[in-house]
Amino acid sequence: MEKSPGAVLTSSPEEEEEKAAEAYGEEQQAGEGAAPVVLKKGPWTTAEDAMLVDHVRRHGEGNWNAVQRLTGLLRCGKSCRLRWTNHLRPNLKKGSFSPDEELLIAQLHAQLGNKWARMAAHLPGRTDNEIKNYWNTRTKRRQRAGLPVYPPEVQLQLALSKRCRYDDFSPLPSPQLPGAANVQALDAATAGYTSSRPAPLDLARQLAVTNQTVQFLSAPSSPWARPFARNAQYFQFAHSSPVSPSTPTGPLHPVTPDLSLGYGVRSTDHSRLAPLSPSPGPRVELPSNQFGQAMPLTSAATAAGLVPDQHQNAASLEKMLQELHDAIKVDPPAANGDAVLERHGGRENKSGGQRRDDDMDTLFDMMIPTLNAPETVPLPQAAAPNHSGSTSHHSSDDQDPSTVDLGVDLPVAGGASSSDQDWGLDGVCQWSNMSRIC
DNA sequence: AAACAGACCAACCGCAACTAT
DNA sequence: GATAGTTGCGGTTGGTCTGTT
Repeated sequence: MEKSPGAVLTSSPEEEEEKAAEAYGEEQQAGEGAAPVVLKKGPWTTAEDAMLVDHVRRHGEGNWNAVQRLTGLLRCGKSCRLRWTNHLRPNLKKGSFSPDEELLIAQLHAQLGNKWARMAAHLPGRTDNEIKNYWNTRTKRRQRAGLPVYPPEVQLQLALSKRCRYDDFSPLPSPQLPGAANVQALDAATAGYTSSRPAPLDLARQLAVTNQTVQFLSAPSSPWARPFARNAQYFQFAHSSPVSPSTPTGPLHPVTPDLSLGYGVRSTDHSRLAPLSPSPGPRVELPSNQFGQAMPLTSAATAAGLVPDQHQNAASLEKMLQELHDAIKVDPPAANGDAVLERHGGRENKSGGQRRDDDMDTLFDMMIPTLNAPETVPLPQAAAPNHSGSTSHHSSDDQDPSTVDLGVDLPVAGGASSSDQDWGLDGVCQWSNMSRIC
C-alpha cells in the first residue's frame, strides 16, 4: 500500500504544516523554561518528512532526540527514528514482497522466530515492521484456514532440525542462488559443523546431489527407508514416462518438491526461481503435500505401476538411506520423550532402528498429513479449517545458538486437504498467492 | 448503494540492551 | 557500580482500503 502519510489526518497536510510551523515559532519565542512541548502523534505530514530528511542530511542518522530540539519538529526521537528507518531512508524497497522474498521470510522465520530485525537484515530494502506485518497477516490468515504456516520445503527442514539437535543451525542457502551455487551453499551451510555430528541439511543435501530417480519395487530392507517406500506415491520418477496427473491409469502423481533447488524453492516455480540444473534431468523427488489434483492412490497400486528400470534407482536410494541410517544413532528418549539424533560411528543399537523408523514416520506425518490415509485425498477446494496451526513464539531471545532448540511447532494442517490446497500446482493456492483465498 | 469483514499498513507503546557520565 | 539517556526491538493498536454480501 502506498498510502499518503497524511491520509488519516482530520486536517489537510498543509494545515498540519502550518500548525507545526506555528508551534515551532511559539516554542522559539517561549524559550527556556517554557511549558513542555506537546509532541505530535499520528501520521506524518510531508512537511514533517521534509524536516526530518533535512535534519538527517545535515547531521546524519542517530541522536534522534536532538531532532525536536534542532528542527522544532514536534516528534519524539523514537518517532523520528521509526519514520526514518521505515519510510524515509534511502534504498527502501517498497511494494509487495516477491516470491523469493516470501520464501526467504518463511525460511528465516523458521530459523529465527519472531526476530524481525534480524530477518530484515537478510532482506535489503525491507524493514522489520514490513516483514512483521507481512508475516502476521499471512500467518493469521493461514492459521484461520487451518493451513500450514511454512512451505513444505521449510517444513522438511524444520522436521529435520527438530528431530536432530545440532551445535548450530546454519544459514540457509539463498533461493536466489542458481542451482550450482545452491549446492555450494548447502555445502557451505554444512561446512561449519566442527563437531562430528552431521549438519541438519545433510539428508536433503544427499538427496539433492544424488540426482537419481527413486523407486520401490518391494519393501525396502532398511527400516529407515520404509517410510519412503510406504509413501512412494509421493515420489516422482523422472525416468519413467511422463505421467499426467490427469491420467487415470497413471500410478504416480508427479509431485515436485525439489530440494535440490535449495530449501524453499518449488520446482513448479521454475519460472520464478532458478533450477538447480539447467537441464531437466532426473532427480530425486521428496515427498510433498503438493498436489495438482486429487490422486486417490494406494501404495500397492503405486508399486504395481512401477517400471523395471527403476529398480536400480530404488536400490540406490535405499543404499543411501542405509548409509545415513548407519551414520546416525538415536539417543534414549529424553525426559520429554523426544528422540535425539546424533552421529556415531557404529551400527544402530537394538531400539534405534525402530525409533528411526518412527522418526521417518513422524517426518512424513509432518510433511504429509494425508499419508496415513492417502486414499482419502480430497479435492483441492475441500479445505478443512479445523486446525489452528501455530507458530512458535520464540520468547527465548538471543539464546546461544549452540544450545537453541529450534522447536518450531510445525503447523501441520489438520485437514488432509489443506496442504493439498495450499501447495497446489495451479498457482491458485500457492504460498505467495494466499491473499484472497480465505 | 450500503454495510460489513478482512487485509493491510503506519505508528505507538513498553521493555530491554547499550552507552556515557 | 549506579544512574540517566539513547537506541533498538517486538507486540499491539487503530485507521484506511478493498472485496464481498
